[in-house]
Amino acid sequence: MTLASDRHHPDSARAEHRRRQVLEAAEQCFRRRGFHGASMADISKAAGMSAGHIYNYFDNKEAIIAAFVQCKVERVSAIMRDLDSHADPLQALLDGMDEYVRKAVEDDDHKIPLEIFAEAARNPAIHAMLCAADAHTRGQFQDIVCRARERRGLSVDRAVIGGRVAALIAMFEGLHLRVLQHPQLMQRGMADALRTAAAPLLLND
Amino acid sequence: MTLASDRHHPDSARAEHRRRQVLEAAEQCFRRRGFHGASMADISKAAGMSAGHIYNYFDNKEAIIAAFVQCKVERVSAIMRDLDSHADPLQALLDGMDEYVRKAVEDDDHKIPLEIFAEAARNPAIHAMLCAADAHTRGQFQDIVCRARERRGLSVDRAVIGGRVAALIAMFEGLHLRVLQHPQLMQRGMADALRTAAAPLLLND
Amino acid sequence: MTLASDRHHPDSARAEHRRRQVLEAAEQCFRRRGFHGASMADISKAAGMSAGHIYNYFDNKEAIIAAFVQCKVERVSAIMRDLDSHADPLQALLDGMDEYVRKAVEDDDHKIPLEIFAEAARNPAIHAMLCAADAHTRGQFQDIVCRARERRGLSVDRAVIGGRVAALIAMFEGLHLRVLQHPQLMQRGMADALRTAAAPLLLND
Amino acid sequence: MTLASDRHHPDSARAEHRRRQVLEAAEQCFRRRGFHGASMADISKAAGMSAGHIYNYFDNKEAIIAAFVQCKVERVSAIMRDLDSHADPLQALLDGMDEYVRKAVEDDDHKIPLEIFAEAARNPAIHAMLCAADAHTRGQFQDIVCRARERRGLSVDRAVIGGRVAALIAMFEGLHLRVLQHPQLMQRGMADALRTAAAPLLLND
DNA sequence: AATGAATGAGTTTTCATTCAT
DNA sequence: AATGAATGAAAACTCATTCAT
Repeated sequence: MTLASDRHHPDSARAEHRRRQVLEAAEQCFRRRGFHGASMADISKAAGMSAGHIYNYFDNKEAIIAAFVQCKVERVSAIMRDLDSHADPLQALLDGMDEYVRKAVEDDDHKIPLEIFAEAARNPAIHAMLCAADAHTRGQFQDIVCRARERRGLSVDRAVIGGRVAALIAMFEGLHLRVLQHPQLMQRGMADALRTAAAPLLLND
Repeated sequence: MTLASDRHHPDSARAEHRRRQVLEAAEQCFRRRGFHGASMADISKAAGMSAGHIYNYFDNKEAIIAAFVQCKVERVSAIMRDLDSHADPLQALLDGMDEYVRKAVEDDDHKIPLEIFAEAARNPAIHAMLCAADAHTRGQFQDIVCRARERRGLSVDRAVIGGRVAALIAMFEGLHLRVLQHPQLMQRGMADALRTAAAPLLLND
Repeated sequence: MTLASDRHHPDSARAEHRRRQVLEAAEQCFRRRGFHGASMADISKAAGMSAGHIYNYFDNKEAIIAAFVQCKVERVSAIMRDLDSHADPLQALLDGMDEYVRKAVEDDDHKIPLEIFAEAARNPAIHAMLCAADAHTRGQFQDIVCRARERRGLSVDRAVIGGRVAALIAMFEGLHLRVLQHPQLMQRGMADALRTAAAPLLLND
Repeated sequence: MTLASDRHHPDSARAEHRRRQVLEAAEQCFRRRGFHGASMADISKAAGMSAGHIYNYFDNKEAIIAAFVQCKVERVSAIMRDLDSHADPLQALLDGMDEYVRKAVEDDDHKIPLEIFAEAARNPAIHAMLCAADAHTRGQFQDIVCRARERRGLSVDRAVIGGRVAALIAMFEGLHLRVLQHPQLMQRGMADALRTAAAPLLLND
């Protein structure tokens, strides 16, 4: 809501639907051409709506990018909530490694995060969003890990666990870069290795 | 006439210097605005030469980006050669973790890799360069690890080591993304965690 | 709303009018400066619309040139249809010589064909258009001449008539070059001479 | 000489040789790309001399074009002198028709005249040169025809003969346009037709 | 005599954005 | 709510011309 242009449209359901339409169209274009390569004309065509009309829902192209990024970063929290729902999150994480790698490899979506990271590197607004989302996700992750370790009688020094969580996230996010640069990457070997690296981070005392 | 001796290096000496000038100017601009945000006018101003003149050294902007990326990816190989020069590369890697994290955090350069990755996601020429460089680096890294493990009497199954090397690189490259999103990242905790994760990848049988 | 009835011709009516506007503006500029000397800025100024907007109607400058040339070559067919409407086309042609010369001399348009010919010499797309139009016109002309000769009981060997038609066209087209280089050209003497040359081509057996 | 830049170079033989070098290089480039399409860089490369140096021999590109055109138009006079050397120029002209057509068809040079005509249509300096040359050539031609007709006892009214000469030139020059637009033009049929048209112009009373 | 580095004005083209309807 | 015509500022790139050497 705070990101919405409410110039002419209050939060009617119709307006919200239109905004989603634009963001979905934008996603296609961004995937194909990147944030800078996608033109408003491209997006409007994909959204089935005139270019001018988009400006009734978003102040400008930057606002579309911001809303799009916001949308994307919010999804990561869902992964954390899902992880939290397991009886033994640490084991679930290790067991889910194959599945995680498979998804990363098959997914064409790995380009979108790269685009977002690059944009964040020069656009302060996007950078702030990313940092806030990251802080939140990291907090969730750390809480999950701490609670699970407590249940196992392991130490829960916040500084130590904070570092380990950061390393785990680096590994997971780095996987996007691997898929990009290493197309023949073997899923099985990679998943095994990630488990080998993750296990001590989660389970060592 | 005073330059008579240099007259015989018409392409190599002065031109090469000019090309470097352009690439250094480009680096500043790319860091500030990204590949697409940086205009030829920006670059020419930073390079202290007219925009038109740059075209005497590079066919087009794309060629500047390509030369720039090439330059950057070549540096990674140097790191591998450095690593190879140690008596015990595995230990050196683990010991050097603090230094590596410190550099990554202090360096403003982490933006450049992000830009390169995003570009590679859309630009096939850049993608090819990145993949080639990655294959080479990975090969070097794997060779170093295998030889060091042999000396220690550890197993050297190529598939296993290949996966572990990939995981290590993911972790290292993921660090760029951490620094971006997690500005208060604590170097000490991160370095410890990376060591914790890397050690079994390098030393487990 | 007031234009509700026109709403249904979004491409055809207004757009077609705009295209014509551009082509007419282009004609002025082309006459003054030639295809290459006329800039898009010139054309846009003459057309009373921004340069950028022209690209909503034409893909690029080349497309403007192509459309312009197409427009010009189509007019020649009209001359043939007119000739065909006469009871005795051969006599009409000979009688019309004075009028033809007068038009060529008075017209400022003789520059346009020259520009087109020069362009066709380098631009394969334009060359193809010109050749196609020429083949068509020649065919029309030859048919007219053959039918008229048959009615007069003259021979109609296609090879012979084909050559004569080509020679007639050379003479007519060459007149553009005469007007250019020979400003004091006397219409009367020229028309008489053309008749003297054309008569045997049309009427000899 | 009047067209030469004598900024630094008097009429030394060396300078004249350099000028010719440039003009020959220019011819290649003009044939390939036209006057506007040929860049000074192209010409300098073809001439085997630096771009800057050309400016020691010609004031600017326009001067090169002017000198080049001058060179070309002067050659036409040579054809007239050749024609004049025949015992019976009128017959020689009719007999030479096949050869003339063959040359026009085979020659790649027909593009150069088109370029010159188009240039003359918008460049007053070139236009003046062309007109002057044309007046001269026409005068020569007319004199030749008149003398030959006198020898045959035919009338020599200047107005009549002037028109006929103009028509003949139109036909000959129009042939360049035919070759351009009518690639399958049959040499034999065309030559016969040209003779049929030319004969009465030369020989009728 | 000769080079080629260097410039700056000019070219075509793209695109976010606005606005009358 | 919706269109798409229209703009103007910028982009990448070219090229004739100059000038120090």
